[in-house]
Amino acid sequence: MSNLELSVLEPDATPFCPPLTSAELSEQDAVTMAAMFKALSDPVRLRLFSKIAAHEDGEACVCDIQDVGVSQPTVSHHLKKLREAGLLTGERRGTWVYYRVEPRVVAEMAALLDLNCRAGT
Amino acid sequence: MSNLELSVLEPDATPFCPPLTSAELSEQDAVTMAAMFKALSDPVRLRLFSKIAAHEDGEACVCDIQDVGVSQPTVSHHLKKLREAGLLTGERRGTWVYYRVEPRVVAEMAALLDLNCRAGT
DNA sequence: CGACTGATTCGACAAGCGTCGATGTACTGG
DNA sequence: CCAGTACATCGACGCTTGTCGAATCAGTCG
Repeated sequence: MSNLELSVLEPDATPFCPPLTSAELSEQDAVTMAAMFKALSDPVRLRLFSKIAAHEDGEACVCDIQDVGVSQPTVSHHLKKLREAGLLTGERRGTWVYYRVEPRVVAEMAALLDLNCRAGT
Repeated sequence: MSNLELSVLEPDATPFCPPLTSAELSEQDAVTMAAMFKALSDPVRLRLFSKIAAHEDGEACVCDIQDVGVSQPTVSHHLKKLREAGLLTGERRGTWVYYRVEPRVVAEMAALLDLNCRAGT
């Protein structure tokens, strides 16, 4: 699989409590974050993403999730988009390719949307 | 202002702990949620949204935030998109129009992305 | 090797989207 | 009533994106 995806974060960047209510995004951050949201901005992609996240063991092969009403090349196209946005990782095992969600990037998006930031208290 | 926006939620729908890791989205839910993500999928819109959320008192008039590198009509266009997605509300007060974020809808998106759902153990 | 299945890539096309300048609407103040 | 400011709408343009069928790549099993 491609090894030139969007490396949104350092491997072990600490999740930050994000700006939305505290400070406005920089132009660069806006570009980065917008790309992530864009990945989930299509119903078919969102369903694929959901199917993978909800699948047992947190992973699914393409054949498990390709029943979303579009052709198989289109499914592949959308999975590629999700991969490029950093939301999914794919791994080939024998005949099948298994996808799983990248929790760090998803957490990043969730954190940005956490309007009342402070979780405890 | 328009009173025919996307009514994404019942007025007092209880925020639910969402599917992503528990169950896959229905086709209809996917369409609804994708529309919200789409609203934030453009860097300019994300910056506008950020500027409003970060502004004092949680509201801002267009003149406060329109310095994002695009023309004034384009700013207006993006604000409309955000309104139609339910993420912003706009209110005219005299000469100016003030926008504020709609916390419920944003919380909905954040909840969907909360992979480990269970917040307090 | 050769046939078969799973998955990605390619090329093409229509629809959607972001952008602009020009124009229109809402409100204020002289 | 008229000039000026704030914001929205309109119409047009080019680029992006979702979709497909066809072709290609990867891996398995006779």
